[in-house]
Amino acid sequence: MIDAALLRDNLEAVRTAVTNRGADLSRELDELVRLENERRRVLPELEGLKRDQNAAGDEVGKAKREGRDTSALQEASKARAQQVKQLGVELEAIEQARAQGLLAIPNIPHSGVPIGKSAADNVEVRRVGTPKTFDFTPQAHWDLGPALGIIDFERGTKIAGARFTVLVGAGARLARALINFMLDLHTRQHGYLEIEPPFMANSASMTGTGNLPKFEADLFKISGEWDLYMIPTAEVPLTNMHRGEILDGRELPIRYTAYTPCFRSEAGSYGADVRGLIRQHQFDKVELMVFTTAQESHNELERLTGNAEQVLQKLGLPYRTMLLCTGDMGFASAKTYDIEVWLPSQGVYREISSCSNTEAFQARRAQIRYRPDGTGKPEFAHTLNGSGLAVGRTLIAILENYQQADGSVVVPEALRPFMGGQEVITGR
RNA sequence: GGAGAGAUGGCCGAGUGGUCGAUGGCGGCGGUCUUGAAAACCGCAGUACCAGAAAUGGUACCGGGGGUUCGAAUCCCUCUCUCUCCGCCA
Repeated sequence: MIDAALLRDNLEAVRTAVTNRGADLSRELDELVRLENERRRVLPELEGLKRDQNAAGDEVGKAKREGRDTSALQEASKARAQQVKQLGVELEAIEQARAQGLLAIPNIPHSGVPIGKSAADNVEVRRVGTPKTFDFTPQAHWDLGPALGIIDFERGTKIAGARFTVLVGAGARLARALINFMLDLHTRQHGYLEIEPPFMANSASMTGTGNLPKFEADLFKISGEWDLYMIPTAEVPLTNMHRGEILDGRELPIRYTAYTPCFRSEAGSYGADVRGLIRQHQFDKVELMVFTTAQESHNELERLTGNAEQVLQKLGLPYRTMLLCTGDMGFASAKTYDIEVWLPSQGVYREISSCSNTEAFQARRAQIRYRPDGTGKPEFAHTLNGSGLAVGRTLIAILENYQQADGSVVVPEALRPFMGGQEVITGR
């Protein structure tokens, strides 16, 4: 949620930001400004009435104690009580519309973010590792995996439906090894605290991160009398760890990491991008999450992105890091780096991590604050999140980058301790 | 799933219709005393919104929502959560 004061004091900045994102919300913004003015007309009037009402109530109390007759006083108050009630209803309607309107406005992009319309306008900030050249035609993971008997697409579909997959044998173990490898790296070397959160979250949590109300269609909702959704990312439970809390500024930054499965319905997506393990309804991810101060948050974004990149470096996978333009960023983000891993079968870099600084956007929605130095006025925290990394896509990248002419796959050295020393994955 | 008991400020815990935003204790901050510390004593301390340049003033908040009343932490309804016992289960 953006700061309502910004709407009042610098409407044009908000308009520009929204336009740069490629969204047309001018009507919504006009309506919000109107509601804001309405609110500030009605609120003082109502508060004045309540003040009189409180004074009158005290008067009655005093009169009663002195044994005087109070019926005249009470008659007058009765009429005003009606007025208060009516005006209260009016204000309630205004505030509700205002709150809803605010929730629909995306975050303001950071000044360092390039203005652009689509992924084509993203800026490459660095490229690490050299794509390996093969003396044979590298296969895609959707051919390699089934041939090795470690990915079973058909049975995933039988059990659950399209875009569900079964990992088998070394495939399942590889996923587990990757999870352990990533968690160990982030907890032991990068200073994150490991968390195992619920894999479902309620609507208050989903609203806090910005998944609700706007993106309900992307979520799996539990049916029946449950206010529960499957989490689309560990960002949801991790951010909501401190929802409604006032943190001690001296304890910042707080850094969490968690492995969770992620569930996304993504009703809208289709096409060549979704083949194989690339886009699934359920996938594993190790997430990185930071709570910090406004002063430090952009430094933390660089750090967090670097932590995610470390995974690829240690696995020896070539990648590039992209700074997303205004038109390609997520709703809640002020600045985002995407990390893209090299996939030789397609000859492209493919997103494997997204690292975002949402600044105070989520904190404002979720009421996450801190007192600098432990005392004084609470300020909104800044929250950051990033994948460190998406496990399924990392598994794909390993299969494709480490494949050999005979269809076997070499296990990256860093992963072997997590694979019981196994060096090569061969067919059964 | 069944029965019962609860939910009050950072924490503990009073308060059952009228100066209660809320007694008291602990913890926190500032001070007195002390060479320093402790103890003791004194004082200050919640959050949000509105008006204001500010000082300050106002309104709301005693788990959430609704109701009764001139007036609700206190009475009524409802929801959520916690605890105890039973049942069921990993």
